[in-house]
Amino acid sequence: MGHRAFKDRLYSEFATIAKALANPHRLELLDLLAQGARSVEDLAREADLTLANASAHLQVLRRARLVEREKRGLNVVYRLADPAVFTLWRTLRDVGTARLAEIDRLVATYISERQSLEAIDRDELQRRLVAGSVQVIDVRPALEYRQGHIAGARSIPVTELARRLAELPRDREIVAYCRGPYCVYADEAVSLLRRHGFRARRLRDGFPEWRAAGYPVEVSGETPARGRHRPTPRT
Amino acid sequence: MGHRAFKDRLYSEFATIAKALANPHRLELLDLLAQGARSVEDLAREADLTLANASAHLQVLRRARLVEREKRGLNVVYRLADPAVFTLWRTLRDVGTARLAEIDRLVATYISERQSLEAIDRDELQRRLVAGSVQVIDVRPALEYRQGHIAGARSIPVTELARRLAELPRDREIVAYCRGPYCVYADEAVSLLRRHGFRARRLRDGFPEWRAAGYPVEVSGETPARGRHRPTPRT
DNA sequence: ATCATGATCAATAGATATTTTGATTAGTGT
DNA sequence: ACACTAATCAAAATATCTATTGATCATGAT
Repeated sequence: MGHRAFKDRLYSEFATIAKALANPHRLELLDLLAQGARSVEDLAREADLTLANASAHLQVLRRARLVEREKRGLNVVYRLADPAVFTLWRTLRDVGTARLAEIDRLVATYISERQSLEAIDRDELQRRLVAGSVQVIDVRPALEYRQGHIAGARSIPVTELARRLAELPRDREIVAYCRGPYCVYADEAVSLLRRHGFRARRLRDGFPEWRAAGYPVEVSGETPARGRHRPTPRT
Repeated sequence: MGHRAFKDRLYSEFATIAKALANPHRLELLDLLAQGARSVEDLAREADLTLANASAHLQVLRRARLVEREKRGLNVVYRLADPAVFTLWRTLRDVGTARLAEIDRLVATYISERQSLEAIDRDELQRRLVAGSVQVIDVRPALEYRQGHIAGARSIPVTELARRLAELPRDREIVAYCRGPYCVYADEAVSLLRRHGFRARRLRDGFPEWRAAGYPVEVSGETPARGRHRPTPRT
C-alpha cells in the first residue's frame, strides 16, 4: 500500500462517520437518542418519518458505529453507541450555532420570545437546586423523563402542563428544561407559565448536556421499548 | 412556520456542516489547513487533486462557513474560519479512532513499527523541553513550520533529514512531530534516526493539537502564498 | 498591450443517497 | 396453526454529489 492509498483509505474511514451525520433526519434521530434508547417505531413517530425510512436511516448510523441496537420482543431498540457520539453531535451543533447566521435567524423567527427571556445555565441551576430555591420541571414526554432526568426534577410533559398548573409553586421560580438548546418544549412551557403569573425561566440547554457535564441525574427504572402496550416489566 | 418545518430547517442547517465534512478529500484539506493558511494550488498538490477539483471542494467548505479565503496576487489563500473547526474535525477523528476498528488495522498495516515505538505526549514533552533534555524537530514541510511550530523546535523536513543528521545531538533524545496522530512523517523520521543510532521518539499527535492545547508556539513571519516563485516579502 | 498563471465556472457523465412501495422475516398472542 | 405487529429488505424513481473537461476571468510579468 502506497502513501497515497493509505491516506485515501484513512480519510475515507473518517468520512464514513461524517456521512452518517450528513442528513437532517439522522441528526434528529441522534438528538432523540441522546435522550435515551428508543424503538424504531417510536423514533419514526417522533421524527415524522415512515417506519421503513427511519429504519434505513438508523442502519446508516449503525454501519458508521454511531448507534447500537438490541431486539426486545417485537421492537428493536436503538441507543447511542458511546457518549462520545453525543459529544460529536454537540460539537457539530456548536460550530453551526457559531458559524451559521441562518440558525439564529430561524430561532428568532420561530421562538420570538426567546431573546427577551433570559435562560439559566447549568451551574446556577445546580446551586439553586441545592439551595431549594427553585422548582425544576422536565417537560419532555414521560418516557424520556423515566430514562433519566435532572435529580430533583418533576415530570410535567408540556402537553399536560396547562391542566396541571395547580401542582406548581407560586412562591419559587420554576425552571423548565427539555431536550436541548433548540428544543421548544421548554420555551412553550415558560411562555404558558408566565401567562398564568408564575415566575419561570428555561434551562439554556437540555438534559443530555446536563448529564454530559456530570451534574446529578436520576433514573426511574423502566424499559424504553413499547408500542401501544404497557412497557414490559423488566429486561 | 409550523413546528415540523422549524425542526426540518434547523436540522438541515446543521446537516450542511456535516455534509461539508462528508468527503475524504475535504477532510484532508481541513487537516492541511489546520497546519496553516495555504493557496489552492498548494493544497491541490499536497492532497493529490486537480486544481479545479480542489477549488470545488474548498468552495463546499466555504459555503458551510468552515473556511475563509483571501486573494493574494495570483493566489487565493484559504484558512480555517475558526479554531472551533479544528476542534470539530478532531472530535470526528477521535470518534472514528474509538469506534472504527478498520482505522487501527490500517495504521498497523501501513506503519508496522508504530506499535513497538512508544510515543511521547504533550505534557511530558513540554516538561522535558523546559528541562532542556530533548531536541525537538519539526519534520513537516518548511512552509508549515514557518507558519507556526512548537516553541524551541528546529525545522528539518523529513525529505532533508537523511543529509542533515550531523546537525542532531547524540547525547539527548530527539522528538519528531508533524501534522497529527495519523501523519507518517514523524514515524519515518524516528525510524531513520533509530537506524542511525539516535535515540528518537515521536510526539503522539501533531502541531495543531499542541497549539489547541495552549502550549507555547512560535511563528517565523512569512506569507504562505506562493507558486513556484519566492514568497512575496510581506502582506 | 500581450502573455502566462492561478482560480473559478459551466456542462456533463458517472456514482451515491434518499424515499417510497410492496414483499418478507421474526416474534407475540390467540 | 393462524393472525398480527415491528422491522427489515429489495427494487425503482428521484435527487444530489463528484470529477473531469474546456472556457473564462483576474492578476502580475514582460
